[in-house]
Amino acid sequence: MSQTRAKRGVELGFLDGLIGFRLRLAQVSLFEDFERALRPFDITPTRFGALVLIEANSGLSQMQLAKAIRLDRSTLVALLDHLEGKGLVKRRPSPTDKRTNELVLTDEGRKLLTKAKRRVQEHEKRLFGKLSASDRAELKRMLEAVSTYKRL
Amino acid sequence: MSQTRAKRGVELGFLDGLIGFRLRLAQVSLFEDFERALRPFDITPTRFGALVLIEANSGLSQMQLAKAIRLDRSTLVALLDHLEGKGLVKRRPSPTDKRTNELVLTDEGRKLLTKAKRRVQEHEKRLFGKLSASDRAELKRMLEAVSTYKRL
DNA sequence: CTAAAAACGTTTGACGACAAACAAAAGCCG
DNA sequence: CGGCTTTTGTTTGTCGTCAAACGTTTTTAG
Repeated sequence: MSQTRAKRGVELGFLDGLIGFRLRLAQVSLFEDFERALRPFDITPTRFGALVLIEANSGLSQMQLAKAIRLDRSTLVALLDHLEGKGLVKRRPSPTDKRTNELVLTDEGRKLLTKAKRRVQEHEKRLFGKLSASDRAELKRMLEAVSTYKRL
Repeated sequence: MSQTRAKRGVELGFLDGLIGFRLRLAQVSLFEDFERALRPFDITPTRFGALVLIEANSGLSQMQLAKAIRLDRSTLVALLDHLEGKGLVKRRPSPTDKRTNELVLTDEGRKLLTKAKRRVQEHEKRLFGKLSASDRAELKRMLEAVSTYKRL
């Protein structure tokens, strides 16, 4: 019995019925593929999200960005330091509120993001291409429902 | 325009079409709720996964466990140190292969796991309860497809 | 049978994430 | 106004994770 484990594989037991477990496995695969696809750009999923959000909401504050990608604001500090260090993003002190920075993409940031988007598009196709268009829509809808569940 | 951002919310831009982004958000919510529900037991999703797998495959090795939950074997060392320190798991040197340990649950581990399972069941219901049974089956199926995608 | 290669568990180092504490600025309200 | 509270960005500490290097043991090849 025990010696056949290698052949038969490990039993999932209680985990087998849990969607949460499958969700985690899916995300591990997703991250793996994303990382490999975007390695030349030194872009992780989180960094990519930040860049896209800054592009789509030029001038937004760090808090607004943090909330939108569900990241702690303290985490964002190092992330922006990195992107700013690579010349992709700029922190511009807000003229109206001296506490906040306005985040904007540099020209170089925009240029890199354009290329990165193509890679991400391919990446999504690799991971979800097997699913039909309606399946993908369903999946997206359900994931949204999960992340907007009400606490009690 | 910019001053209405707080009201209208942040635009997702390119992120809006990405399933990967939704997947990440869903997992943030999932982890949040799981953590809150299992806090009294000091059990995280990963630890829970390890306990369940050891229960369902008593005597398996660290490598087998690491692969099954897709965790680096080095990560597992500290995790098992923790569980062993709390008296939930035991590392037993394999009699047939002196390189490996056989992982087994202690009586206390089994007892705690029984209680934890109930909490996790409730947690899953909270997160996925809104979805119909067939929706949940679909979701699970699709997530499996994603995590078993072939690297080209 | 023996030398080379691979597997296993561990240690160490790097990195990304959260949480708590802080100073500065803005908002609130008597 | 003028003081208290809240918000914002940052620093520091902790934790979970991966990757690389290492010693021990097993497996494989010649």
